[in-house]
Amino acid sequence: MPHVNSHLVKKLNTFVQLSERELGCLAELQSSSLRVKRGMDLVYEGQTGHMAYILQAGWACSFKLLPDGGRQIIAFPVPGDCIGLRSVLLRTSDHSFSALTDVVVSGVEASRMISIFDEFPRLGTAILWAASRDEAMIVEHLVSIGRRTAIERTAYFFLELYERLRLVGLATDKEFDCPFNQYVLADALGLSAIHVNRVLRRLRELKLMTLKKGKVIIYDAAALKRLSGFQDEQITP
Amino acid sequence: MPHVNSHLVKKLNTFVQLSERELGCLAELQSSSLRVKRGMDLVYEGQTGHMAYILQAGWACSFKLLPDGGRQIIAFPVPGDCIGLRSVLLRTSDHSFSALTDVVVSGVEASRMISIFDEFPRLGTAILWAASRDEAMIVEHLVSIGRRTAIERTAYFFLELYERLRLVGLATDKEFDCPFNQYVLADALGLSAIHVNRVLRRLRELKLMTLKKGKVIIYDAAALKRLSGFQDEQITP
DNA sequence: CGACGCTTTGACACAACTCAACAACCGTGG
DNA sequence: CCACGGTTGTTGAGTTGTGTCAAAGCGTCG
Repeated sequence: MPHVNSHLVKKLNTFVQLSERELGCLAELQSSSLRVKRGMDLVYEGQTGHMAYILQAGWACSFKLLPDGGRQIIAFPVPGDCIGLRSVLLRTSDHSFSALTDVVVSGVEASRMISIFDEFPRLGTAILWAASRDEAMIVEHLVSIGRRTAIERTAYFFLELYERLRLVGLATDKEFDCPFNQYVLADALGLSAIHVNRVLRRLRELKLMTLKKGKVIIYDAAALKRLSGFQDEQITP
Repeated sequence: MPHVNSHLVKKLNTFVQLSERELGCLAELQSSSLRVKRGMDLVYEGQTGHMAYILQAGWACSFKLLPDGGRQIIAFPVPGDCIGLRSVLLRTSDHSFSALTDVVVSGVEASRMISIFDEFPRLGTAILWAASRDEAMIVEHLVSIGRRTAIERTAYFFLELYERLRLVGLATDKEFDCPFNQYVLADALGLSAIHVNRVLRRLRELKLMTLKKGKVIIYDAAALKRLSGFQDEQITP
């Protein structure tokens, strides 16, 4: 992959115009590449190895496990997103990351990550901006689970994913790949897998969207937005 | 208030030993003080005034409103916590802050906030560390709402508050102030106010804890932890 | 072909919500 | 001082959304 055009560069460039030197730094950060097989954990809760990763390709999720064996998925990073940034400062990871498909990541030493804030303050700010966006998405997820019904929350979830993927050019007009099974969706949406199935059937019957064989097709984005209370946000860089 | 001993200083000092100059900077940040009446909004969603606040005294909450009038409370900052830090970078606030009691805050210009990362990198890192902790709490809140029952989640909520307040010296052995009514708790826990009432009754009947007249009394912390799956975290600075 | 992972469906149980009413507790003003 | 309205807390009855259990259908892959 030509890393000067990586997803990460594309993302950060929307925040500040990056200089040659800053681009060089990003290229260096992404110089290593590590393959992770589907189902493997990149980071596990409580781990203290001081490493962050940049997702280059594939699908992953961050989650926490409960004592009773339950799982809550926090977020699904897309290519260009940072994984485990928070644990760089907390020193011990507070949640786990797992690869949902085969995945390619670039590892970044925690110390290197911190030194960037000294060496390339503008780049550091851009990274913080991206982290702030990620946090805002987690907050929105919290709102969904706390105050939206199963169908609203599901519709909202897919709309958000749709927007995110379009921004990095991974969704066409009405369609995108989404290799999540209903158990994964359930753990993300705070529902049971069986109820996810019922909700998806409902959305299909209403002719709003379908999820089939790892592909989402949006039939009626406007109606989905009405249903879920989704509003296009003004992303002001 | 002697700001060299502010809650903020106490908190950040647990992460790095602060120098004289850094303490001076924190004192400067907290030099202004603004009173906000109970029920007033400090920040509202969509606002673009580039200001962050440091909570000095009183209780507040951050929340998002839904189109249907519902509300989801994200977090309850305690004295020493930053308010609206994220909106400094996103430029437009993605959620609102409201004062639950009369409140005292110190305002910090966004530009000043950003300049700290240049001038006092260690202090900047400490602030990021605190922000990471806040984010970890939001994640835990998400897990609670997504995967814990009403009573587990309520127990967890009060245990976490208990720990946080003890860290800044605002809780005695078994007791602490908590001026939340059941509507506020409901919006935080993703429940209806009536159900909160029933859950609190249950916790009272089980002789685990009570909430009465703005005061929480913990009768059996161990049993609460067992019930909610709460585990004392190793906060490794 | 069988085994496995995933989806789909139905019947039933239960957690949490809604509505409605009432009780307790304020602070305020007559 | 008491009467008052407003806010908050409490309780019951009935409804609904979502979870649980069980079983069958489908594809894919070895």
